[in-house]
Amino acid sequence: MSNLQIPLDAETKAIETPEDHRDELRLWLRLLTCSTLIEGEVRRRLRDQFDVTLPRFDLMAQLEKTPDGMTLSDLSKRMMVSNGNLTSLVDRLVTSGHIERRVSEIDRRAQIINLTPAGRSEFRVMAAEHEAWIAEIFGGLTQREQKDLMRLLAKTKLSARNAIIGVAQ
Amino acid sequence: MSNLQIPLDAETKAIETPEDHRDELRLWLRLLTCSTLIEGEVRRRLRDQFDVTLPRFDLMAQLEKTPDGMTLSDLSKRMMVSNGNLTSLVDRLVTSGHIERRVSEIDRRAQIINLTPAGRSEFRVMAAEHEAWIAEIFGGLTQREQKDLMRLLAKTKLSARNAIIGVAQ
DNA sequence: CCCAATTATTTTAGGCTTAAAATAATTTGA
DNA sequence: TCAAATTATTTTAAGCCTAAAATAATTGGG
Repeated sequence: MSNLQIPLDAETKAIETPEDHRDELRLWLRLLTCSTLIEGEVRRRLRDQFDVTLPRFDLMAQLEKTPDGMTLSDLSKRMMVSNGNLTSLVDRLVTSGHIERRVSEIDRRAQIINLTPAGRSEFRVMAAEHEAWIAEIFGGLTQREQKDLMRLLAKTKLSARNAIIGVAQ
Repeated sequence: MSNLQIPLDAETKAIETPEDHRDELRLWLRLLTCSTLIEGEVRRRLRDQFDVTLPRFDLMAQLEKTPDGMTLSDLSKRMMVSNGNLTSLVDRLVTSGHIERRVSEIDRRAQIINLTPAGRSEFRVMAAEHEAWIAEIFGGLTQREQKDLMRLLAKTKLSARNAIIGVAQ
C-alpha cells in the first residue's frame, strides 16, 4: 500500500469519509474571533470612558434613529434580543434618566420608548467617539478591502438567513 | 448660493466637519449582524438537538484539541472569557459528567481539566453536526468568496489587535 | 355583540458574563 | 531563608440573556 490516506474504494468514499467542512468552520471561527475582539474592546472603552454598557448604548442608538420613539416589540426585533430582556434594560435606562416611556394612546398594551433630551445629548457625545474607535479598529484595511468585506458580509448574511429560514419554515 | 452641502472655506473643513466614518460603522454593524445571526442559530440548534449551551460546547471543543487537558487559566485565555466565568461553567460540566478535574501535581493551585470518555464521545457527535450546520450557513458563498473573506477577516483581526494594543500599552 | 385568537409586555427560573476583591500556593530576590 | 510579588482560582455583586409561562389589551370572525 503506497498511500494510507486514500480510501480503497472510491465508490464508498462519500459514505466512509463524510464531506470535509473544516474550511467553513475556520471561516466561522475567524468571523467570531473578529466580532468578539472588537465587541470586547468597544465594551471596555464604553465602560472606561462613559461608564455605560454596550446593551444600553445599543438601545440608545436605536432610539436616536427614530425621533418618534418605538415600542418594546419593535426594539426587540431591531436589536435581535428577547422581549423579556428589554423590560429590565429599559427599566434601568428610565431610572438613569436616559429614556422615558409612555403608554401608547392607540394601544394600551404597548409602550412608546423615547430618548430624553439629556439622554439624546449624552448619546451623541458617545456616538461620535464610538464612530472614531470603529474607524481606528478597521484602519488597517484599505478602502477597497473595506468595500470587498462589506460585499462578502452582505452575501454571508443572506446565506445565513436562507439556512435559518430553511430550518424554521 | 448654489450648493449648501459644500463648506464655504475648504481650509476649515477638517475642523468644522469631522471626518466621516459612517462606512466603517456600517461595516462593523454588518460584521456584528452576521456574527449574532449565526451564533444565535448555532445556539438554537445545540439546545434543540443536543440540549447543550454554546459555552459548554465551546469549552469541550477546546478540551478536545488538547488530549492532555488544560488549566482553567489556559482555557480562559483560549476562550477569551474571564477566569471567574469558568469556575461555574466547569462546575456544571463536571456535575453533568462531561469533564473531570484533578489538581496539578506540579502546582497545587492549578487544576487540570479533561474530557471524560463519555464527554468526548458525546462531543464528537455534536461536533460533526455542528460542522455540517456551519457549512450549510456559509453555503451561499463560492470557494473563492470564502477564501477572500478568510483573508479579509485575517486582516481585520490584525488591524483590531493593533488598535487594541495601541490603547492598552 | 362576544369570545377565541393574537399581540404586547412582564415575570420567572436558570444560565452566562464581567470586574474586583479574596484566598491560597508558588516564585523570586535580597 | 523568608517576605514580597506573582499566579491560579474562587467568590461576590451586578447586569445581561433566554425560553416559557403568565397577564393584559386588542382584533377578528361568526
